[in-house]
This record gives sequence, C-alpha cells and structure tokens, in this order.
Amino acid sequence: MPELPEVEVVRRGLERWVAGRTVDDVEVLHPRAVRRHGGGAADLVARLRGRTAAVPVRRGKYLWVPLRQSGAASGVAEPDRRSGEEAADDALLVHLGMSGQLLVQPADATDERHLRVRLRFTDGGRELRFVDQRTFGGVAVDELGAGGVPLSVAHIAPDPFDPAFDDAAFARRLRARRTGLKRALLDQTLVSGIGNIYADEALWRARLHYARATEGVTRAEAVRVLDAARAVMTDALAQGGTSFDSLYVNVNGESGYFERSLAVYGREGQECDRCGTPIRRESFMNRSSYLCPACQKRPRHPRW
DNA sequence: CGGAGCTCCTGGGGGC
DNA sequence: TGCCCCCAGGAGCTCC
Repeated sequence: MPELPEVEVVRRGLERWVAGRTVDDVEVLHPRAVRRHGGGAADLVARLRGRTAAVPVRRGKYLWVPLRQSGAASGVAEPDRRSGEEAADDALLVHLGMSGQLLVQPADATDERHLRVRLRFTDGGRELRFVDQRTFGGVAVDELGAGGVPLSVAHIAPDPFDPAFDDAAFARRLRARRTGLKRALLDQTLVSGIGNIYADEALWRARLHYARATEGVTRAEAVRVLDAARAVMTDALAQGGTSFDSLYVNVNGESGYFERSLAVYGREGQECDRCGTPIRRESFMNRSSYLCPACQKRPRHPRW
C-alpha cells in the first residue's frame, strides 16, 4: 500500500529516469486508469504528446510531473534547460491508489499483466508504464493552480515533511475535530501522506490509542503522534530508498520496509517490541487496526 | 458543512 | 479439485 515514503521513492525514480525527457506517444490500455482525467483517454494522450517532463513533485500520496513545451525544433536536444525555472501550466498527475506502480522498462519488455498506461519518449529509451492491478489509482493531466499544485489536489493538506506544514495549526485543527484520532490521521485534508500502516505505526510509537477522541488529545500528544509519523516514514524512506537505484523504478508498496521494521502492522499475536504483550488486531472503519493493548490504553470514552 | 458510511476493484487465500 | 466468500484500503461520493 503506497503511502508517503513509497510515493517519494517513486518521485525520486521519476526524477532520475524521466525528468527532461519528451513524451512521444501514450497508450491507454484501461479506461478506468484515466477516469480522473476530464477529457477522456484521447484528450489525455493529446495533452501529453510532445511535452517535456520537469522535476516531479509530491504532496502526501499524490505525485505530479509538471509539463513544459518542448523545444520548437523537433528532434533537437535542449541542453541545460533547467527544470523548475519555467512555470508549467499543467502536469501529469499520478495517484497509485492501492496497487499502482510506475515502472521504467525497456520497450521490448513483456507487458505486465495489469499494464494500464504506457508512455514512450522521443529519445527511444525506456518507456514509463503505469501498472495497477486493482485500478484504484490513475493518471491524469491537470491544470496547475496556486503554488504549482494541481487543481484536483488543492484540497489535500501539506504532508508533515512540507516546509509549509504548521505543527501548531495541525494540533489546533485536530483538537477542533469531533472524531477518533486514527480517523483524523487518515484524513488527507488534515495531514496528508499517512495511510493505514503508518497510522498504526505512529500511534504505537506515540503510545496513543486509535480511538482517542480528537477533542481530548492534548497539544503535546498531537505533536507527539505527528513526530512519530515523521520518524516512521523517515525510517521507511531510508530503507526503501535503495530500491530505486536500479533501472526499475520501484514503486509499489514493497519498499522492503513492511517485513523488516513494522512494530505492529500485520503482527497480530506477536510480542510488542516494548513490553512483550501480544499485538492485537481490531476491526475499525472496515479495515484492520493493529495495536499493543498495554502500551496503547483504550480511552474511557472511545470515538470511532 | 462536518462526520460517517458506502463504493469502486481484483487476486490470493481459506474453508468446505 | 473447485467454488465461493472474505480480505486488503485510498479517497471520492452521498447522505444526514
């Protein structure tokens, strides 16, 4: 499940392998993968052809590649055209959903079973493939608005690594909510980038129960769980970051972090690393929550 | 309008 | 062996 660290690994892979290249042709193999694009598949293709990829940007789990007009003389390379200096009007927006991957593959590599969109480049090098088994993810070309953020991403809050992220404002907004703590952490309009796995991990590190009522969470606790989220995602990125060093832009949730370093997620019945109490799995919001019942005390008045 | 629940999707795995 | 159901969950949408 790609959350912020996995998406950042993908962003870095795109920066290395795709930035500066010009799109030659695009193939949409599944309409659902482009459902977020207003004009449909044909329009998406038309808006991508001949455009040059700038340095990709990420906010939370969203990723976009600003698109520049390529040089007037077709086929002529544009040396030293530093990205970011020219404002782009639109961008290729990508969300990986549950199972999305971006792969950089040789043109003659066999198509993946769940290949949804293929981008070929004018340099004839490796192509970019969007592969997504469950099609919760998708790609679109979207207009860039204020601050260079795609219009359809404007409602998404900055993530905890964004210099613009305001810890005090986060605590204030969290405490103004009338809901459960984990539900709030998963709300991408409050703080972005955190999904089910890192929410559970952050709550465990902060020793807070997922059903704590947000209005009862102290400012210190709010910042504690936020810092815990930063820490666990930083660790994940440090470990997952090795996989994009190859030609394969590893993108799915398999940074390797899952198996190695998770304290609670997927560890039902195993001992808590801190106190030895068996980790418990509970059903919550129609999905799973993992926690240490000793370290993370259930509140007297839980809120879901 | 905030909050909560529904829904989309597909393959793997368990039960019978 | 085969079939059916459950499970994974991000986020837009709808309803109250």
